[in-house]
Amino acid sequence: MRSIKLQNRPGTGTYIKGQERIEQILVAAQGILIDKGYSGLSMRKIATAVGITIGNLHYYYPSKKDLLSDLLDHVIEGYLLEFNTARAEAGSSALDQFIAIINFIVDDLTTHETTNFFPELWALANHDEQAAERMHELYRKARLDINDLIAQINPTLSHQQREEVGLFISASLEGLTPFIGNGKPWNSNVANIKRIAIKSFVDLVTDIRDEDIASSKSELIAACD
Amino acid sequence: MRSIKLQNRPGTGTYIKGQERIEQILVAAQGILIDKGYSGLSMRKIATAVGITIGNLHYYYPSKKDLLSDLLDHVIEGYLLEFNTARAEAGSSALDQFIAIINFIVDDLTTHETTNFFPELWALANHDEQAAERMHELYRKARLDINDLIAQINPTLSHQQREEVGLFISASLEGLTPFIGNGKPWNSNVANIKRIAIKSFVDLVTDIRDEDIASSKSELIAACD
DNA sequence: AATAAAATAGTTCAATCGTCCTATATTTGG
DNA sequence: CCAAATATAGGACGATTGAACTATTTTATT
Repeated sequence: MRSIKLQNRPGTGTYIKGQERIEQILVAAQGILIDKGYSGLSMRKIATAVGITIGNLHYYYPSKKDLLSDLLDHVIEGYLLEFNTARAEAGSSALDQFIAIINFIVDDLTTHETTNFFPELWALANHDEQAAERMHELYRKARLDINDLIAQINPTLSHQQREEVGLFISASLEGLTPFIGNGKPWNSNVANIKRIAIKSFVDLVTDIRDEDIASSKSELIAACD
Repeated sequence: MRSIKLQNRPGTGTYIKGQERIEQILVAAQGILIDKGYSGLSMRKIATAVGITIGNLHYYYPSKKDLLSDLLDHVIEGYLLEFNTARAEAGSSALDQFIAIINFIVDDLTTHETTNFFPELWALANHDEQAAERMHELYRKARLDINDLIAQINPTLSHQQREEVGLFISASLEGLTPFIGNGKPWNSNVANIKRIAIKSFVDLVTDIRDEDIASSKSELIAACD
């Protein structure tokens, strides 16, 4: 059972009933956000989904902004928990763990929840500074493991280069969501595309050298702009 | 000047004034969608931005759904036009053209408009079937060039494998948007990440063989799940 | 059991939403 | 230039929104 860290109105959620109600509210809100999008997420719909009145919902979350803040924390915390579990269950060698993480991410983004939640988060991050911070904090934490494994697989990379490679891999995987995600046109090709991703990223991390990114060659490639 | 293909109320847009007005409406709607997101896009805001009344806006677009449909067509058509222009200006060899396309896409997604529009489109596609169709139609057309170049660079790939590699590359590039896009934390690293992308994708297309994706090896990798 | 805190219900408010209708002004083609 | 088509303005409709307020019920603690 996950502990709930609250940012809502002080005093609420102290009774057991209140804690459960907050959990219900956040779960319901997540469901509506996933199914209807942020434009379809209203306080009334959340209250109705939970089976409480608007007055009661407003007692826990005085404003929609407060609710969204807690909702993002709630969902993101869940993903980080999942991610750490998957990391613990990975193989022994760094390469095996690296492949295991790719497998986990791809499998996860084909889930109905992930396929629908993250595009909402990306869009939200463009118009809500708080959402943007939460999103980038999530990905920063998720990249920690990836960057660590990259360092083990290829120790020649500098800190910055490793971070940039890690970001590229993480972002590339996320980009698959609108295409191979749940209900998407390429969902049936997910097994093949996963193999392509693994081969591509393993080769990248294994083979890449400083010269591939460093400024020495950069002028050559920059000429292509 | 781009010709406007209308799906709005029949009879409207026949006068010059009407055509210009429709263009104004779509431009204004795109701007609001980019700045405020779909939840902040309303008929009144569009009318106000254009400087007309709601009644007049409703004369051109009887429903918000109609307007969104035309808006998506308008924006997507613009991107396809840009894409074809960039393709025409590319180098001679298949590899040069391939790199040029990657350069173009990365440069484009760091634009304020693209960084903000596409996440909205991805989210919209999860809740609006029509938006989903338009989105996938856009990407399908955008992948035509990529797939063609992949076939030239690596003729050993089967049709399906080529399509899957093309999708992987295209989706991976799109995934960079929320991270290296306009105003994003990694926007200053876009030059380095572009080099990583080019090296990664060039190596992938050049080196990948049937055995890397085919079912023979699939059982081995599938064991990692 | 009493009491203070927490939880819930129910209502109201102003603002905004998409949509619709009618009257007037403008533009274009014959 | 005139008539028909098109464009525009302005208002009104019901529905929904986030938010606020008060009264009542439930819970936990002493």
